[in-house]
Amino acid sequence: MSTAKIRTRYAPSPTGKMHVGNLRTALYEFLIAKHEDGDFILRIEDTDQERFVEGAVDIINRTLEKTGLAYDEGPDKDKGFGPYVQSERMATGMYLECAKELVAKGEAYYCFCDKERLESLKQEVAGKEIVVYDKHCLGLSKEEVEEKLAAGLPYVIRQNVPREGTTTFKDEIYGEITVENEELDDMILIKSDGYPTYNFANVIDDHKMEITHVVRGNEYISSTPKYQRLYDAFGWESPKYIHLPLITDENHKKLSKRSGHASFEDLLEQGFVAEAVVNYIALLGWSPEDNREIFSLQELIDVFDYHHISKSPAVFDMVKLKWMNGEYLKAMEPEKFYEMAMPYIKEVIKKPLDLKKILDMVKTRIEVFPDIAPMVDFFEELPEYDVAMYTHKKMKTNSENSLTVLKELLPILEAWEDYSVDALHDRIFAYIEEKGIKNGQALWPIRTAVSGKQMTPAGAFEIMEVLGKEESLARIRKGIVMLEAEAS
RNA sequence: GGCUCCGUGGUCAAGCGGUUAAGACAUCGCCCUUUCACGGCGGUAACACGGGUUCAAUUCCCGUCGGAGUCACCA
Repeated sequence: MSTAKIRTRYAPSPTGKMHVGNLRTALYEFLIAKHEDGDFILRIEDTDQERFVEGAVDIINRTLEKTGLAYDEGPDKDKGFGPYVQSERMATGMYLECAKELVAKGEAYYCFCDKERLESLKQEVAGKEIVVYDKHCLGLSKEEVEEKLAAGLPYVIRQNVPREGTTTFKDEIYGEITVENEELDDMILIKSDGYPTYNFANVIDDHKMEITHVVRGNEYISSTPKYQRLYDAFGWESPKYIHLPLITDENHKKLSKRSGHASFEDLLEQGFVAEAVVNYIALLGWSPEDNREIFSLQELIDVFDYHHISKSPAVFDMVKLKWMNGEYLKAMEPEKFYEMAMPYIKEVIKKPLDLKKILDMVKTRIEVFPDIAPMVDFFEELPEYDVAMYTHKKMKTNSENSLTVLKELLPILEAWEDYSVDALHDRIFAYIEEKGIKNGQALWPIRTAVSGKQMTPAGAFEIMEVLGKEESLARIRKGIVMLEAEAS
């Protein structure tokens, strides 16, 4: 038993985007399996035809691929446990067969109640509508059931939970959880359209696919006793349950697609890199033994121990994600960075400037790619700026001495041909020394004139090198004009 | 509302009966720097509350309060 290979599964329903909560579940399932050299399986739970969204399966596949969560078995990788899509499994009649087995055992029963009757069972508690089925059809005799079935009446099959006693299951994180059977509703196993509900298919498939560790969000904890009863009814050994603490928004509410919380692909669009997102969510609900925070996927596999998963919910913090993304950007190979950042810089810079040089300036200063544009737009065109920017207390500059410096430097720079950083540095520092002024008194006005910005991703020389002689001089002249206008 | 779970700084999160209660993000300050950033250094900031148990509770038990999840022919 202890030597049995771990098998986990990611079982999403293709109903739209994949938010970070779903992704984190997939990640942990992957890590739990891979840490012990087990198998990670993808199973598509498309039993709800109404909510099925075209293209959602593609999103799942793309996301798994971009994050590196490669599955060992899945719809296109049958290792003998297929099919891996529930609608295809349903076609084999297996779910109905299993349900009938339970009916025969008295653990389930046919129910013919219509919508109206169910509606009448509704009650409102604390502003919420809740329905508890009253076992009405459990009282039907075998003959009555046969009769209705023969008449072709629509039916569902419900689980039969006794009103007495308790049900207990053990979760690897939360420990033993016991509930009164009275609290358990007779949930529907087979829907009137013949499809199994998630609740049923899930148990059947996990068993048939020999899943050893069922990993899922903590919102399933309250229905797990019902699943446990199903395993018991079939006489199957239940898997280990690992319920994961919820990931919440800043208001401590569960993340959901419906309220439009960021999906993985949304985050990529916002300029995050996949590795950073994976790294960040790995740390939401789990922590390593040491204080390390930056992990590659392989490193996570190596150190991930699910016993360190925490019980309390975690707030998804965009600010920290951004910080982490920045760390990934700083550490990124230059070539890869150029490739990924290029589209963002091209949005604001159309002139034939040395974009790579500009990207180098920006690489260690941004957290997400969209930070680039506002930082470098001045290269494209000198922005309108206030002369007051020439006045800087700490640099000991004001419009008067700035004007002097710029006017003195202009002819020097006009005569200067080499606009490389080093050459510019040497020439201008020679001027500074000659005049006996502070570095900042010359450099501040130049940087201001040449960028028109309070803050820039690099110093005056770097900016001038990229801009080139002509444009640099034009900007300095413009500065002189502005300062002269100010003086008069 | 019933049931279930959770409760260490603003956030993530160590801790698992005896600690000056780590670390990270954020925030604040200082240093460095031609600005900003980066980097370095430092500061502010937490065991929800009340009872037990114990020589000793953040740690164990109970209760209170607070928060969340769930109560579909959705997953």
